[in-house]
Amino acid sequence: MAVPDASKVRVRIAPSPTGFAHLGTASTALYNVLFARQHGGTFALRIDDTDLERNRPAYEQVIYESLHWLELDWDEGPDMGGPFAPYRQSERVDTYREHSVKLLAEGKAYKCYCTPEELDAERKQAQAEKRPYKYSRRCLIDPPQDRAEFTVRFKVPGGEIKFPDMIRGEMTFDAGLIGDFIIMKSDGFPTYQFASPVDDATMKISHVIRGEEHLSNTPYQLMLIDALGYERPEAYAHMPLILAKDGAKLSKRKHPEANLALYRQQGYLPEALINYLALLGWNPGTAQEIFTFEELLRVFSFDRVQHAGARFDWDKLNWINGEYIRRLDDEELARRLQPFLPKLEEATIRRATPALKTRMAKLADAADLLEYLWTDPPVPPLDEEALEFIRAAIAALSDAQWEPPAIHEKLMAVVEAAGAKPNKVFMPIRLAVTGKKISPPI
RNA sequence: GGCCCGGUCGUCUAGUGGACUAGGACGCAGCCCUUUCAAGGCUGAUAUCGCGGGUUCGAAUCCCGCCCGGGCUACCA
Repeated sequence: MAVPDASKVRVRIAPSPTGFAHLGTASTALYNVLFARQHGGTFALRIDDTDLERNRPAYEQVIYESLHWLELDWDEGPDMGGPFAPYRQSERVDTYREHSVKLLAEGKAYKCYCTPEELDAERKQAQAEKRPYKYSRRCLIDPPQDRAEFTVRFKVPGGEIKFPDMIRGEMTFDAGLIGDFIIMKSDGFPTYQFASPVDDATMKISHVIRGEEHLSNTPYQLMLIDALGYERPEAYAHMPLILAKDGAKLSKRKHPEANLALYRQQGYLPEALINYLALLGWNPGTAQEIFTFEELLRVFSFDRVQHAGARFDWDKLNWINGEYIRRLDDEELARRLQPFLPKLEEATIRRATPALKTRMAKLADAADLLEYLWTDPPVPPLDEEALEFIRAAIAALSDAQWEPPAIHEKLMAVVEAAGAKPNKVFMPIRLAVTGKKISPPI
């Protein structure tokens, strides 16, 4: 898709601080950053906090932390300001009010005094009669005189709404099917459907890159932008959704893997998560699967983005993470391992690192692998033969020099004397020493 | 219910009418290497391309119908 004026590229993400930072937010942020950097544009972070009930300021902080951890940094945002500040919707309420007053004055919107119960009844009736529901326009036609509390509804002009989507091509919606919808709630706050396009327009957003769940919201927002006399964004891009293993949309309640903080806690490398996210829903058309951010910048394009939702897969993520861990040099890996091994000294970690390297899918695995260094492993069930080997090993090592080559030599002598396969001898020893079948070399 | 977006191995995907006996990756199985495991190397199994009709000499690829999944249709975002 051509970008007419590259220098004017402005994109944004607009997460809501209503819970932990969501995996989907990272994914959307990644595609926005990629697009912005490819075109020398600007990436803004906007906080959509118009839902008074569910917002928590602490969650805003969590979003910042997760995004910074992934190095998905923004150029403008609530924490750093910018030419279109403020970037928190709760601080832009005056702007929305002015815009709704304008629409009201021009007869493009009207006050609605219906109660939620009345609206509910209308909707249920339509459903019972099996006809598509649209608001009846009762308050436009015959507004009640005895009520004070109201919402503001947009008078949907209808007609055909077309817009370009960089992933799906030219989209067309019939606005005749859309009923008059609420743009200002009775608490004086805007709905998402209103705040979002007003912000996009006033912040001069050129390309709206977001999740597919917003595809059918686009005509609503475009009608509003038109009605307000603003210029429309040049294009949209609706990314395929990230699905849970069961095929449902990733939800904060049901799917722990939606929680970005989890990946950091478990020791996924941010660059590996980015890599995995890039591959979920997009592919370069070549066999390459491991990409640095710079490489992504070079090869990413929206025309190779998948149209169908993609299921999240731990196995693949673990593999990619392992690839990244193995590519780290020992020094760097040891440094990153430290927070995961609080019980061990730096020098010990450094010594263990090479053996750990090929055995970890994520950094938190290191603690399991080395647990025997600070807690005694449970006594494994061993048969008489195995115990015999262990006794022999103890005897052999009693006068050994405590260095790997010497130890190895002594143990091999035991193997030899027993006339058994190395595995027969080493496995019991491993179990006795580490309590695990998988461990660094003895 | 209406509108919209989708549907290729278990999963992520390649594929845009003939080179497809449908390719790769993860996962899985086996072998090799190895003091175990892991890593690495090699080999292998797994897809009637959602279903049914067309069009065509030829269809995963084009057309129609259906089915299934998801999204929107909220004073959530």
